[in-house]
Amino acid sequence: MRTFALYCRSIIMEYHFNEIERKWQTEWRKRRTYAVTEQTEKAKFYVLDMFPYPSGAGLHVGHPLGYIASDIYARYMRHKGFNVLHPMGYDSFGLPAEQYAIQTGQHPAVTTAHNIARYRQQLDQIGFSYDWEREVRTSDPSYYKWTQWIFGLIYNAWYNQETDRAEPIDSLIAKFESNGTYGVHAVCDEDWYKQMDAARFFFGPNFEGEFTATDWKSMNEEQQQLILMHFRLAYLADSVVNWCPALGTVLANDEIKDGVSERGGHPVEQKKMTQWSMRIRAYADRLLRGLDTIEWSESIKEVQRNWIGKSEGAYVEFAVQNSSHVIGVFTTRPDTIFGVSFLTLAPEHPLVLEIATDEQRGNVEQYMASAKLKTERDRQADVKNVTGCFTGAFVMHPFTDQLVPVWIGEYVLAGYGTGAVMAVPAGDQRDWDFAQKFNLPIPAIFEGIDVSQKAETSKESILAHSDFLNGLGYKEATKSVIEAIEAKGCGKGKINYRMRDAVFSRQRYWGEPFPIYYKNNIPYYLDPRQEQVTLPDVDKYLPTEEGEPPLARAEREAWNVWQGDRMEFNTMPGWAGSSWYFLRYMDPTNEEAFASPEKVAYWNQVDLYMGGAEHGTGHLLYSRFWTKILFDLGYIPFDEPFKRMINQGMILGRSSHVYRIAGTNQFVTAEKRDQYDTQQLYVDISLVDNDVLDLEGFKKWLPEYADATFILNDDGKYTCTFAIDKMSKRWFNVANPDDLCEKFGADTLRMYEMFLGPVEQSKPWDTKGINGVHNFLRKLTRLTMDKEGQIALSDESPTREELKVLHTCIKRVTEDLNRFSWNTVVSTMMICVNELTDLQCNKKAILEPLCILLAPYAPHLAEELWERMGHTESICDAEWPAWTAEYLETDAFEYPISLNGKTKFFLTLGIQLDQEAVTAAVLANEQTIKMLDGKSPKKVIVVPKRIVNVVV
RNA sequence: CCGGGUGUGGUGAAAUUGGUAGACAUAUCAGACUUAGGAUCUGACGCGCGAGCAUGGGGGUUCGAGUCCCUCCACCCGGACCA
Repeated sequence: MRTFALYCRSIIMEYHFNEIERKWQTEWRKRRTYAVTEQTEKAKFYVLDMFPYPSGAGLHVGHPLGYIASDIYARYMRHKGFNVLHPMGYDSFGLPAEQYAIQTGQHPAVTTAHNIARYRQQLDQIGFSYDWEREVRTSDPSYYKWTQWIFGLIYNAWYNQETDRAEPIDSLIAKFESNGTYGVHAVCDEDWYKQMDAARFFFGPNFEGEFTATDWKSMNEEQQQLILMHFRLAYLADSVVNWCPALGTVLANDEIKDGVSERGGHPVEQKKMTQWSMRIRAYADRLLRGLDTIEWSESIKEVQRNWIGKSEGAYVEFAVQNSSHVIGVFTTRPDTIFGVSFLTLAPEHPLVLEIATDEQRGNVEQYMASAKLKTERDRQADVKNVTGCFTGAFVMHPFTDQLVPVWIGEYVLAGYGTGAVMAVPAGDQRDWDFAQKFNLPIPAIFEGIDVSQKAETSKESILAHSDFLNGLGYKEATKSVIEAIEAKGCGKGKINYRMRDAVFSRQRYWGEPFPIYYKNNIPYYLDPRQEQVTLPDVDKYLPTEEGEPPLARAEREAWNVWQGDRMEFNTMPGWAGSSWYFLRYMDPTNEEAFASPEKVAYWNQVDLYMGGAEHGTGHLLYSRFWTKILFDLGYIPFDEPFKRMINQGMILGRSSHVYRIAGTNQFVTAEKRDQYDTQQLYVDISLVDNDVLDLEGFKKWLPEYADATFILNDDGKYTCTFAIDKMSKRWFNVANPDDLCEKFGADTLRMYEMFLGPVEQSKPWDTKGINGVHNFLRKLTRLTMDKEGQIALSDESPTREELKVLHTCIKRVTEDLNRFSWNTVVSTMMICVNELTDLQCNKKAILEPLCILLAPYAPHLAEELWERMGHTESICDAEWPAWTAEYLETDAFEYPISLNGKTKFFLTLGIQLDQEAVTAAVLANEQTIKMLDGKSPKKVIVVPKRIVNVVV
């Protein structure tokens, strides 16, 4: 009987997290606790997570780390009285669903819907405060209708450098109609006029991109459209693209890592194709300057700065001897122009074959062919191996009129600057290496600097042998040489950007179809507000035999819209839908606009954006770009999307190894593995506790281990070794949130993920400490209950000591949350509960505010206790408690007394004592006298309520 | 090679402006209560017998440095022939 009673009691006293969590998740949904509306009288706060791609693998414990942190912050801001927008959705177009479709024939929409359902279930059990009524999916036609519409805006816009913003294309057309190109300062393809098909125009060979209003008006529509295409911010152009044959698509620069595709690691080659691009270069400088206005980590800002790659210098032209050609180069060191001893062109430079002499042509062609054979990756790996070839041609130095030989070399990249460099061996190490290898002169151009061993690359030196630049430093020389170059008409000062325009079309099925059709090969935009092009069904998700994108397989009847000769068969890249999704959350069901202007004005910028740092040059750059366009065109009142961003670290897996003796089914413990010839095998982490293997579980795990035998260590245990890897099924080290929610509850999981350490840090997942957090929640529960498990709170007024404990906690939790220190909040609350337990405090006046502090972290338990305390409203709307400074005060402070900065003993003194009184009290103390040992103190430093330091 | 970051007990980590280094957990050990415990409670736990020494190494500024400055080392992430 007694045993049974005890058993019952322990059950009652248990913290029934499963029951509580299920109850409140249902209740919240029923009450629409997290639905949010625009309330203009209330201050808003927008907390956003990077929405996930719903992969088939589901969530592992690493994914929710950022979601939990942002959820805590969102709940905290709600308690503080803000109207908080905290939405979630899915970036549901993408490659994996398509590849699965290719393999199985399953429509990607089906796979995607299935995966989303699984994600939703996993997210729900963690208890997030998302307003699911605002969910978006990028693959939903009602969403991508507006992605298409924004594409249309960009397509129908140009960049006016006079106003430094994008404008509707109509304003450019108006300029052409009234004054032709006169007074037009647009960002457009450089030398666009050279690309024009002369046969279609009446322009002569000397056409340099200028025409009159009369010219414009005499053009037919086709000709006008062809010209406008060079000015549009979304444009169709023949460009050299990164083509991935294995994936059958082009890739953007940020989708390539080490010369292979980021997804799948397939080789990538350069190929000339007609593709849609976005003129992001027009925004290079604004994207750079905007970084100074937002609170992002320095590292991610730096990544963007490098990607944009602004460099200032000059564009200089060199005339080719006995030829009408000129070679333009970009240099950041025009001041070293008198040190030019040769020019180097990239092997792909268009003039190479034009200028090569007959004697050299054979060599040049051979060199070009060998360079072409190398992949981008080989070329990068082979940096130290200097190669090159003389073209036989010479150019004239603009100042000395000396003849300078023209070489080609792999170290010059076709895609940067003009694809040609003026080589100054004295001032650039690569040029120096090249000169050294091919016995080219290395003229000395710096005062007192020997350049026979290496180049002088610092900008500190004074110029010599440089005509009018002699005696000048880098800065003055650069200024003066640019003036001279401009006066001579052979160049100009120039700012160059490394960033390329972004290729915007993909030869894939599972993406947004373009709102574009073609007539006579001229593209025309279809406004999706009138007629939306949706994805047609296809029989297969592969490119056609002719290499056309999968959409070309769709029968004409399969398209809901068909106009002109044909539709656009490319689809948009993954970053299209994710570049503006944060705006759609503001007004997700609007059918008239991407979002109403009032709602956009109210919710405004994202105040806190949480997500991984791996999108630095992709999503985060593109969404800034689109935001600026929407701002320029007057659709939104801000030009940076994410005011503050925090990048959560990656959670790595801790995988465990066992050692099998070669050729047997016997396993040896880690301590003794050196004595045998062993093979290391991965073992499922659920079978390992604290590096000790569960032998029975191991035998049952896989059939091949059923009759395994073991050599144990001296304690009779089998010890495993471990390694830190990415979480993957391969290593059996995936920890998923479902199991943990089942075993410990969502509240414990939430708190534990925060307790692990600073969110921004990457760390291995380890469940060692999870019991500590779980016990904390149980301990807190116990404070509120009597032995029968009933809520038992006292209405007595709290003691001063209890108030001090509570208010210290309020202060620290509030301050820590304000500085996004999620991890220290957990220990602060633990300290508070430990102290209240020692005080045996069960007073409502103390526990009620504590409950609110807990609510952002452990919303289910907090809600349950709140209800048991007699509240009928959700704790989510409870006002955040304020701390009272008076309660934090004590009348005495235990001063550490130190001698020359080393703590020796402690002395408790009243806090009302001033510095002199403290000094007197300390010097009079017998321990001080003993410490001084007869020496007289030089001075005594007193920092009130901190420390006393006696200096001798 | 360049840029960003990190370096503190067996482990995860605290220490907001320079002011008692190691809070809070976890692991381990010892003990209590139990038929039992992944429960609860008590205690020990950086190194050293000690005076002392300790925040990657060395130097500096300061009454006082994990924190600021210089320099070197290690690791992680990112970029890399960008003219």
